[in-house]
Amino acid sequence: MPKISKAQRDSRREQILEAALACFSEEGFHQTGMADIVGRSGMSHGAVYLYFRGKDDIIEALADDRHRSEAILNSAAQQADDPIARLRALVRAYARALIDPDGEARRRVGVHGWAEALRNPRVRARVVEGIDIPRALIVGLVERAQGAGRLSNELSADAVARAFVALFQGFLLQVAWGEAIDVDSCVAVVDRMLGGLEPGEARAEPPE
Amino acid sequence: MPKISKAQRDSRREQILEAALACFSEEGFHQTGMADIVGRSGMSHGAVYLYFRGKDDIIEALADDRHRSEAILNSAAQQADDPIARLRALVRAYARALIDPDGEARRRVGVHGWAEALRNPRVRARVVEGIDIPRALIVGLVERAQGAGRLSNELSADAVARAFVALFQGFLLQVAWGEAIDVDSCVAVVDRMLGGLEPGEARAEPPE
Amino acid sequence: MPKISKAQRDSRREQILEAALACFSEEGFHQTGMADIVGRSGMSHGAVYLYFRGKDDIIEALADDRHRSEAILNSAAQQADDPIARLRALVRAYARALIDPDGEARRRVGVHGWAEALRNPRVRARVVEGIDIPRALIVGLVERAQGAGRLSNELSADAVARAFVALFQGFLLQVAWGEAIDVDSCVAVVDRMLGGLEPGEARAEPPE
Amino acid sequence: MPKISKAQRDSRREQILEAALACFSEEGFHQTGMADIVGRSGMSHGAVYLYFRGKDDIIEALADDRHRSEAILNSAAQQADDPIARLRALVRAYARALIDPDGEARRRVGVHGWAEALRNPRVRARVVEGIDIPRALIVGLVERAQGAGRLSNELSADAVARAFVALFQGFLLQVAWGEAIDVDSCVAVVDRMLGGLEPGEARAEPPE
DNA sequence: TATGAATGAGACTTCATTCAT
DNA sequence: AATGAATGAAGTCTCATTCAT
Repeated sequence: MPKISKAQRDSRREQILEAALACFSEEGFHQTGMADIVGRSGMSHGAVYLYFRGKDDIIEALADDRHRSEAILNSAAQQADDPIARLRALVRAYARALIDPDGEARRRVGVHGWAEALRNPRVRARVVEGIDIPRALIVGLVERAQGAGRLSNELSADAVARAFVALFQGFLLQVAWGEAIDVDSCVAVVDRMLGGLEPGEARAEPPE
Repeated sequence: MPKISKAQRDSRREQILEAALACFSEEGFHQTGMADIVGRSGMSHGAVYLYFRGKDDIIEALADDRHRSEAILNSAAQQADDPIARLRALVRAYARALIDPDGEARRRVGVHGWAEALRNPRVRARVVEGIDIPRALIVGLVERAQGAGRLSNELSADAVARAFVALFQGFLLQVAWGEAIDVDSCVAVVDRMLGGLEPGEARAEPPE
Repeated sequence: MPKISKAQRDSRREQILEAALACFSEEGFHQTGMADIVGRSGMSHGAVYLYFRGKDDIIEALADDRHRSEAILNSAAQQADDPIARLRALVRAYARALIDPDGEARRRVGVHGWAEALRNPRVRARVVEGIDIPRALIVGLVERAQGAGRLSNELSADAVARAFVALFQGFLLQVAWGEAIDVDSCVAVVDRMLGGLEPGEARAEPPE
Repeated sequence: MPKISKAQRDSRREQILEAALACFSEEGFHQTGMADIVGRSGMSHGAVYLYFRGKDDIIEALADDRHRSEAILNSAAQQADDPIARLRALVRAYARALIDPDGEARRRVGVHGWAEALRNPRVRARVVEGIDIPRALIVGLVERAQGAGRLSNELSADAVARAFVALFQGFLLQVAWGEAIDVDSCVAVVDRMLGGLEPGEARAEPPE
């Protein structure tokens, strides 16, 4: 029954999503009107509703960042089997994504998505899914590293993964705000932090 | 000439802000209506406008989180002059704030504020100010620690501070989402990460 | 029972009316808020309601321009019994009032009153009363002049009076708008026009 | 691309303007609510905003009375080249317009427009333009008549034009108020007044 | 499929008036 | 007599969505 091919349909959807991404990036989800998206997409009001159920549907589609997560993760995939090296590669992949000028709109929309995830369960599901991918990966790497005696067994693999995710999130936020960040210096810091997780006496004692 | 005292006035303002905090926490700034705030505050529609210029004014007032920043920082103040110990104390203070059940609404509104800061310059100024306070403090501590040979001189103090801020932000985000986080484990991880910043050979070499 | 003297009371009323006149002159009746009047009068909201029933009451008080009408008429009063001379004096009196800088606010409020008279019967009654005074006077003068053979008997005294009133009103409107009017030249024209009403062959035949 | 033709669009606009004219005529600009206009136009609330930017836009559209001015002027156009005859024809055309029952709402809105012109520059521009058309025409006729020795050279053409405009305005005001005016008698008076402007000794001396 | 005019609930804000003090 | 904080109805305008064409 479809009168246009799936390829055409996908192309139209993409056209709308691109327009929406630009709008949401500038004004957020709720300050962007459908009229803005319609105008920027070059389509008509009615047409948009042929490809999306409504505004919320578009928001959800853009909140789903698994593609980006996977792209970053893939760019960090390497033959090396060493879990620590994989972690370092992951840090570098995220750092590269952070400074990619083409990703600015996505980064900004990502932050809007974090807020939206607080109130919209469907958005939340998608956002969390996008984050669970790297987190699960990191948990696996950490556990392997611990098994190999390369990371302290005293640490919770989940907490380590969350700490790295937190670093990625916090840096992304700061970059999204346009703050002047020297990403290379930050990578160096994170590298050192990772080094601190290796087995052995903690060099400085935490306050009892 | 005022018919009510400053204390009464402040109390009314606080009453409105509390209502707004609860509403914004649940629905975000732009999905919360003035009617919601009015209803929850128990005041009349017009009365709110005696205390705030409009909805934006309320948003800005709540985006200004310097009080909270300062409260956390104060709770970490201690006689000890040791910069590393101060940093560890700071981490613990933020961790405590993170699990304070009374702070949930503020944390959630904080995340909404991050998104709003992307498009609203006035909100942005307030949000950034609230973050610059701890960041500047950390930069100072790091520089002192570096001067005392307690932290590697090869690291950028700004990058270290940003990394800690990123950790705080990322953990706050995850906690705001209600994720199951064992904060103590995370503190242990951060402690180790901090240890990794101490002088000496980085234990593991970063990939070429 | 009044706790303040009538003089004090009148002085307060006048204070309010002056403030209202200035406000109404600038923004019209309906774009002026009570807050504007209260602010300009230096009194409190509540106080204004001790002296006036409400905003409409103030509007009505200011729409009543009999005082001004009478002042102008008095300034044109003269012993001379000649009705034509009295008419000419009247024209001059209005012309003087037109260029009085102190009368600007009243002139502007007068125009607002014309519009308000279209919908507010109480305002209308007051505005019309203020105009009926000079009109009745002119009708009387015209009738006396006609009786004395000084003005054409073929003309309706009422129509002549209305024509003069129309001239005053139209010139007032143009002056209120701040148009560049040479009032002396206009007086000269009106003088000539008055001359045209004298008995005798109409110099030019109207188209049949 | 427009889904409705220009004619349809104009018809909708006209529909709104007609409703607004009726409302404004009864209650003035600022006492008429958009709901009144919407209700009377038979359209929906939102639809009105497809045709006008807002209430002010509607007010401005109705304040622009050049059409009416031109219609009156055209109805006074005649082959006769005689400037005095043209002036008399103009007077009659305005008189006819004054008693046209279909023009009542426009006359009333016209008076509201005079008041609004005092505070709203855009309205003012439109109102003044509508008046400048006949005034410029009259100035031209007067100058031609003076050149032909048909009107006294001692008179300012501008003042004469302003006097006639004032007469039209004042009579319009009185008619708008619903006063009992015998327009024919008034035309007779204005004819005589015009006669008084002809060259020759002013019949009566103005007071020294 | 595609269009864009139309809908109408609901958004934020103002303001004349009141009344406890 | 005087104050000014409080009220809440009413104001103008927006916007996600629909549906006749």
